[in-house]
Amino acid sequence: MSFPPVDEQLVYLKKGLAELIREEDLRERLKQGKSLKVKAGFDPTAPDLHLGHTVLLRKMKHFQDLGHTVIFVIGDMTGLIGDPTGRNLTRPPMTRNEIAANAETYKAQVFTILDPDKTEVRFNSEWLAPLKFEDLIRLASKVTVAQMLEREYFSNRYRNGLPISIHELLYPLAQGYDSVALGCDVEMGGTDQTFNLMIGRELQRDYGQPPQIVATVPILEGLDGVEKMSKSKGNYIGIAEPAKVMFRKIMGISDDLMYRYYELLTDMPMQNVAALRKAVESGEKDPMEVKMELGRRIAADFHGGQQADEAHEAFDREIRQGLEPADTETVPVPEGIRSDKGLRVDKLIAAVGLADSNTDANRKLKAGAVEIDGSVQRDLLFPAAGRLLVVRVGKKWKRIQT
RNA sequence: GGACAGGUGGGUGAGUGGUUAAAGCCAACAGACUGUAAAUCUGUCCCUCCUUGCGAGGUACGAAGGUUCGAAUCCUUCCCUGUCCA
Repeated sequence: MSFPPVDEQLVYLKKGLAELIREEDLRERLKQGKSLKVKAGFDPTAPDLHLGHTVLLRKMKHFQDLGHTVIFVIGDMTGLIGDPTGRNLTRPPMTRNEIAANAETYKAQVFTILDPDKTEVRFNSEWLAPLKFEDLIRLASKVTVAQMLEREYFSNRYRNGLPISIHELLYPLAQGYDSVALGCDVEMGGTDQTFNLMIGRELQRDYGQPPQIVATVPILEGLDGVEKMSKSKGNYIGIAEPAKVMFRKIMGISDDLMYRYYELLTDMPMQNVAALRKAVESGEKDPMEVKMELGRRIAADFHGGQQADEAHEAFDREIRQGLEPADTETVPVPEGIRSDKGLRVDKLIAAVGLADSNTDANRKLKAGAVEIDGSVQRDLLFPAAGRLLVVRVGKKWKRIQT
């Protein structure tokens, strides 16, 4: 297999990287003209990949484009620990069944971006599970407590009197050992992973291997524009979500954030992104149009152009014009809602999923958030009409067959 | 093992016997505004029931008991966390 010239490869790979440790090492490694082993690890904690992961996956894809091999490590063993990154609290350990189920979902989703032929999927239990206690002691002897406490998340927690369990300290070691076991040339991750990735370098040196190159990508801000995108914070767009949902979520981000998304989630060159921003600021372009284009691009990445266009149309219709979605679900009236006086609206919307509970439904009714057939419903009772009712509560719609 | 501090609603964090279903802030939800948003403003933000009312009842402040007319607030035991000592 032949590779493009080293300098060309470097330029391509460096685009959009947050940090590269060290560039010279990578150059050397590329000069050898072999297919590099590029690893990234994923915790099997979230059943869905989201756009935050795709920043990294895109970059891994770039290595593949150049002919290198990507090793996608599913941390089924480290998943038992839970990466302490970004957490103030110890994460509850997952069960093996949960991990297995999540890992399958990962495998199914990751190939929407990565090239399956150039990807190895490995589970780190493969080499971590056989380790004996003796091996663990040896491994743990390589790193000192002071080194561990250099890590911001540990030191913060330590300083603030928050608990740190011993097994959490094992996480970086285990991840680093993955690199040893696989003999990685490059390990990738988000910038928040830098510490863990550096431990891999240390360990490889200790085990007589050339230390891996560490390449980090920026952390993607979530939909709120402040915190990092994460499943647990709910500020994410999952790559398995319908085009329509993706589009709508993109439209919900702030104008400011959309340039960042253009930068990290599309292939648009940076100077074009900058030009776009300028055009909006000068009033030349409509920010909404620019944002819709972003939504269309992202939806198209995962669902194709046609679905992206449909998502665009649905947005126009449902949000801009406030019309009923084309795919509103039709449900029959549930039990116990009907009386001779009519339908109990509060119980109805709760039973049908438009409100969290009867109490919540009651509040929404009083707040004037309930609309039936286009007019605000404030009365508790609605005359049973023996026909189809179109009910809206906030942004949720249901058709109810009475 | 000992001493001390602490465990409050999705998150933070007040509250140390009585208008406390529990302040404030954040998130969330609804409404207004708007170019999608953001921002801003208003309201809501445990559950059930109905006669939908500034309604009635039931749960709730780590767990279980106890004291009291009355406890998140006091006592006991237990569980958990941190700090220091050993």
